[in-house]
Amino acid sequence: MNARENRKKETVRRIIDTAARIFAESGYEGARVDQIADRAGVNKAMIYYHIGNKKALYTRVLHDVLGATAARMADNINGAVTPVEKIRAYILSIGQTLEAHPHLLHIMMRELASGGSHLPEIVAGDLASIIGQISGIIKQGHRQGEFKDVDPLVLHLMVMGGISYYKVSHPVRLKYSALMGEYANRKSDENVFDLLGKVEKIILSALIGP
Amino acid sequence: MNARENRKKETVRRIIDTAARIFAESGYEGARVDQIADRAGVNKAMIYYHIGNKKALYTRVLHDVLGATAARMADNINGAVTPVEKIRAYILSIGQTLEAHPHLLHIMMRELASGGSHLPEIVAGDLASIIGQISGIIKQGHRQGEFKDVDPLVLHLMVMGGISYYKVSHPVRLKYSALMGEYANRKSDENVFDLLGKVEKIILSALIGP
Amino acid sequence: MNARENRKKETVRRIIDTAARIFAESGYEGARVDQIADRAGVNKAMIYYHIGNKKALYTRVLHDVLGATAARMADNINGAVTPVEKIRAYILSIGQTLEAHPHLLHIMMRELASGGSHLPEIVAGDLASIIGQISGIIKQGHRQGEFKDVDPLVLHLMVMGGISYYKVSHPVRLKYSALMGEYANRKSDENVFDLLGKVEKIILSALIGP
Amino acid sequence: MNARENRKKETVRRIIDTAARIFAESGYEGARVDQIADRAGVNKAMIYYHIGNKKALYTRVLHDVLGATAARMADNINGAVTPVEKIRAYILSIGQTLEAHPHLLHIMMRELASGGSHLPEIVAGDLASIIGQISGIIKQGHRQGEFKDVDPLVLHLMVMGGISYYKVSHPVRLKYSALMGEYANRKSDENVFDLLGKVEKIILSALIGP
DNA sequence: CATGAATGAGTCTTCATTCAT
DNA sequence: AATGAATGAAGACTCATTCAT
Repeated sequence: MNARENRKKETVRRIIDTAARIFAESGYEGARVDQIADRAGVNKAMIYYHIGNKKALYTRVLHDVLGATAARMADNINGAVTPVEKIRAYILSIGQTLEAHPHLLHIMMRELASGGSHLPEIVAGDLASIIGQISGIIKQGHRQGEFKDVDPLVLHLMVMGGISYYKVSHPVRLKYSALMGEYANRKSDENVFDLLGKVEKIILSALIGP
Repeated sequence: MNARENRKKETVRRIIDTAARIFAESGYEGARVDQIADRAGVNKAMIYYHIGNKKALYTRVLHDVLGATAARMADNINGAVTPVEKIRAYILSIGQTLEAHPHLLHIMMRELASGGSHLPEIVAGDLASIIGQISGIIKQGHRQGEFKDVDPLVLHLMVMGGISYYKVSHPVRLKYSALMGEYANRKSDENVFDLLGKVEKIILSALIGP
Repeated sequence: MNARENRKKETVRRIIDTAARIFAESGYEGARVDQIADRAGVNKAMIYYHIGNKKALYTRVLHDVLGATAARMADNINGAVTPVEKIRAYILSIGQTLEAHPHLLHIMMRELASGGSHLPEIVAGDLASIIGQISGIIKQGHRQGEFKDVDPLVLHLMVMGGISYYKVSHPVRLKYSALMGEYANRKSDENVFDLLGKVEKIILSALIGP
Repeated sequence: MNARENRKKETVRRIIDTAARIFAESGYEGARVDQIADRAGVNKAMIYYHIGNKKALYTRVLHDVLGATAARMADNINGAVTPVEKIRAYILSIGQTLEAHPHLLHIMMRELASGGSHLPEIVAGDLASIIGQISGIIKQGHRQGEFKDVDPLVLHLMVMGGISYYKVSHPVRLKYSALMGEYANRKSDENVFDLLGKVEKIILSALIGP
């Protein structure tokens, strides 16, 4: 019946997942289509048959996750009532994505570092939607007298950049643990939500203070 | 004699500078030796003659640019007295460094994204020293009853990550300005100290609040 | 039963016809099995099931299209009486054949260009018979004092080559009509018999002149 | 000094010559860049270094010859005085090209057969220039009362098509010499100018007759 | 020191063909 | 008979690196 459909979905899933890992490890230019096919255990031509080409594969990897993130974030935020709850929902949504898709961070960092040279437009749209949402929360909170007037883009990029740098710096800190002392390995490195709690605290302090 | 040596130094300098720019733009894998030679205005074989190979060129670029960076940071921070002034000095020195070495950000971001595989140990030491200093500032402020108890590593990485993401996202935001709306191009993109002011405000609010 | 056989025949017919068109357009190497299947509206595997492989498909196309061609030519020519009438019949029958099998020209031209490597012997026999006939006409006309002594092979190949080049050059002339000026598109391109009239005039002038 | 230049010219010459032969044998699609490089005895990358890509190589092969032909034809024709002499110069120019570049014919035949799908515009310009020249001769001859009113395009294509088919059919006629009888192998097959003489005779008869 | 030609090992992509259902 | 997924062997093109002058 749909044994064929299942086989197809399974193949595509394996391709996308493997691609995410390899794009994260090596970047767009460094990733080899051959290697993705090998590690995914599929014939290289299948990537072209099912997805199209390397660029389309990259787009698919990013958009699958970021599109879903933007949508889920909208849901979470709409489910919350007060501005503070909405901020928590925003940070939670980011946390959920990072937990489920640990490779995304690396890919996005490289993407930013190269000036978005491989960033597909549809993914830029996903990012814009996320920025729009945090901006909406802050503006509303400000109108209601609960939040200070904080630049939403700076705040969002501090959240994303902070989390990214924290997670991504972990192997570096471990490698040089002699130099890093108490900062080499910590609870927040294992448990994302511990990290998110700290970020949330900083953010809310910055938004709410006198 | 000296003229010849000067010519050599000049050639090497042009190679390194151009390589820094191109590695920042395109990453290690994306950079083309041909392109570096062309833009540096030297024959490609000269790169191999003077430096060795692509990897050696990359190492050289990193080392040159990161070696000069760390020292300056400690100086500025130690010149301040109160905890709040020290926080300001800390943020200011980050800004100065980024102003002086605009390509550092991109290269460091990629390095982190790839797990710091190429990062020399000296530079790891510089990073540890910076973290130690911000940590000292916060702990002192906390003891003096001026600061809340905030995780210094998280805070530092939010500052670095936020600034990095902000600066580095600028071309992406510009490229997709239709999607980004009011966030495409802003005052803080031209003037680093405007950005630093916003970051400082967020950080101090988070540290000082009730 | 018969319905199933009909369906099969219909499928095979569609494959052959489409293949003829595409081989004519693109040549053997340029033709894509995928494209043939798509345009024929059949599944690609059906081509392999019914026919075998790409080479067998090509052979089948050639054989089908050339088998029917030769016979008709002899008939028409033998129905005429005087040498001049026979020349006219000869040229007319070439025209009729080209009208009926528009793809023949392209396939034959390529075959000739590649040294006739795929040309089946039967077809070579057909070609020889045609040359024999035009030769007979000219020799007879010469004996009767009506025609000059002209090399029949050269004349025949000028007729065939002229008509082929003319018809086949039409799309090229159209494509570059800016360069071709008045020669891009003309009456003889739409109406084969207009072209045949001009050829006939040239041929008869050459045969009859003083 | 210009040992390097010589080496370069020699390499390029070998590439172009080999490419001409292989494009003639196998057509544009059938030709393999690897094979061209191998048979030319150069590294494959040299083709891309010196010429650009497969298409540029094809263009170069055709335009080198046809551009020179159009130019030489103009010279030859200008050197002749009467219309009849100009026709002879036109046919002679074609003969010279075919003698010097025996592969051109096959390439052009395939090109026409595929509707000019790979024909570079600059080469179409060369062809247009040739047609313009024969057209000029006939029109002038007609004005001077020496020539009949013959369609120049038909005439030119009969000349080119006739010569092409004649030369190109030679291997086919040889292969089936049993069927072809006296037409299998003849003096005009060895000596182009014998063939040209016959063509010229037919053409002039057609132009001059009553 | 400097140059431009040369090299060989990839890299992405395509395509004829086969397999499982 | 029919379909869509799968395969492996090329094919065009690139790029870090080296050589000859």
